[in-house]
Amino acid sequence: MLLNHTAEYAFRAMAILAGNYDSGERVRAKELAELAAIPEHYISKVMRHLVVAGLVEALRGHGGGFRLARAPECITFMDVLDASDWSSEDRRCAFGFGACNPKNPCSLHNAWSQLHGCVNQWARKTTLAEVRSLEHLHAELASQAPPKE
Amino acid sequence: MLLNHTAEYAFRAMAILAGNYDSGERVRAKELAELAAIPEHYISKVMRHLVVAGLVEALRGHGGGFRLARAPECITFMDVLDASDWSSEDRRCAFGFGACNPKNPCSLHNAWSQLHGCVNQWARKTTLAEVRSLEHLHAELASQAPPKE
DNA sequence: GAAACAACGGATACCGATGTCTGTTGAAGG
DNA sequence: CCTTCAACAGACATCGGTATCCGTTGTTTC
Repeated sequence: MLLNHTAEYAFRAMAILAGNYDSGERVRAKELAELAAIPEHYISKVMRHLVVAGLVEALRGHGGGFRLARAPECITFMDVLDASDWSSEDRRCAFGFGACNPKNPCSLHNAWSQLHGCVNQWARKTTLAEVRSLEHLHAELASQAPPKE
Repeated sequence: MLLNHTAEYAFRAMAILAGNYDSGERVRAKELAELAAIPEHYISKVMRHLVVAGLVEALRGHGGGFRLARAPECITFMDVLDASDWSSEDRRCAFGFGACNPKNPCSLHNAWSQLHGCVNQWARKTTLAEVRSLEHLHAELASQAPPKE
C-alpha cells in the first residue's frame, strides 16, 4: 500500500492550512472539514496525528482551531506522511521475504526499490510552500485575462 | 490510493512467471501461490484479471497452469496495473473537485500531478525483463564467490 | 463561575477489499 | 468413455481502514 485515504486527507488539510498561514488565523475543525472535503466526524482523527507530530498547533475553546506550527517552506510532504502513521516501506520486501536485501535481493527488489525511491524523493523535496504558491497562481490567473489555451 | 494489495500480488505472480518464461513450462496455481506468497484460494481471482487482459495464458486440466502470453520484455508494470482494475487516477483531483484541471487547478494539483507522473513513468518504463535479469543476477551471485561487502 | 465554544479521546458501526469455500467446466490420459 | 487434473466462477466470511457518535477536557467570554 503506497498511499491511503487518511494520508490524502492529511495532505488536503495541510494544503488548506498552508494557504491560510499568512493570515495567522486559526481554522476550526468544522470549516477545515468542509474546505478540505473531509468527513466532518473523521477530521479530528486526522488532525490529531498532525498535532502530535508537531506539524500543526491546536487551540481549544473560543477562537480556537488549527494552524501550521511552522512555515510551509519547512514542512515537506514526507513530514505529513510520517505523521500519518505511514511507514515508507522502503525496506520491506515486495514478496514479504525476510531475507531480502540489496545483497540477496528477491526478483522484484530492484523494480520495487526504484518505485519507492521515486515516491520518497518526491515526498522529501516537495514542501507545502509549493501548494501555497499555486494558490497564489490560481488567484492571479483568475484576476488576469487568461492566456489562450 | 496509489497501489493496493491485489496489485502487489499481481506483480509477484508475474515476476515468478517471468522467471519461468524461458523454460516454456506452465505453473500451476497452487505452486504459484506458494512461490509468490499469495493466499492459495485468492490467487484465482488475481490470475483471472491477468488472463482476461491477455498478459497470461491459462490452460485447464492435466498439465495445465499459467504462462506468460508474451515475452517479459513486452510486458510493462503498467500493463499489470491496468489488468488489475487499477485506474491511474491521473486525472482525479486530489480534493475530489470536479472542476480541477491544469487551467483551473486546486492547490494540490501540481504536487499531486508530479507524484502520479513519477509513478506512471516508472510503471511504463519498467518491464518484466528487469525482473528476470535480476533473478539471473541472483543466481550468478550465489554461484560465484561473493565480492567483499 | 457559568455558559458557550471547540479540540480531545475512546467506543462503536460500517463498508469495501481481502480471503475462503464449494461446485462447475474444460482438458488430457488411459 | 471414464477418471483425474486444474482453472473457472460465484457465494459467503472476515478483517482493517474508514466513518460516526458522544461524552470529556480545556479555553475564552461575559
